[in-house]
Amino acid sequence: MRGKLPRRFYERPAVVVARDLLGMTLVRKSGQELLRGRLVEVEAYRGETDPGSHAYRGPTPRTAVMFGTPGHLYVYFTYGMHYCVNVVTDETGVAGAVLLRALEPLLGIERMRMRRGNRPITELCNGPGKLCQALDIGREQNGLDLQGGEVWIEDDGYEAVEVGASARIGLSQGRELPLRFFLVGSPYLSRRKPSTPVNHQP
DNA sequence: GCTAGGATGCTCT
DNA sequence: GAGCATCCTAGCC
Repeated sequence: MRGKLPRRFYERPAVVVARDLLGMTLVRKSGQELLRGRLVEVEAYRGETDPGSHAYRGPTPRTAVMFGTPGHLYVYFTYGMHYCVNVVTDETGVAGAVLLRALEPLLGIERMRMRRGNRPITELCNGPGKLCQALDIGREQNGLDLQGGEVWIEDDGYEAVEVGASARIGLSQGRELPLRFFLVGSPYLSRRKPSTPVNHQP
């Protein structure tokens, strides 16, 4: 399954989609600008059954897209200054999502650096807020369809060698669940040493 | 290398 | 009014 991921890729439980997204390429097109980065760290959020999810207490105006059609972006604003981007998963009406936490920059690195303040390549996209800043993703991209031509995700044939799992980061609820997934050994992670590693898979 | 603290405004109670 | 799926800097090893 090469090329742009089809809608059915996202029509599965968030945990499954999260794992499968590792190693895929996120593409951002804005005018003449084309940016690419490999997904090296994600977190699954299981909606109404997950105390760590924004959707835990049912739909609100803010979380409406999470309950909508899979394969769209859920972008939210937090801490008064940062955006975070998720892809919507599960079937329509079920609020699964996968938070994109870190990328390995592949293309458009100088553009990312301009937005991120001339930092080393490992610090351009190593966190959910940084990734959004580097790729210029914000409010306007909330609800965007990943089947369109502005933001999408591709399978370029890269094989994830070793996937690690750990507790999610930054939560006060639902911390015990091992729903953060990452490429072991990648220098582009938001945390080099996961606080509580849970398992590994070849 | 590390930790502590502050920035800043939206969302829901 | 409280809390927040974060980031950066200063200060100190």
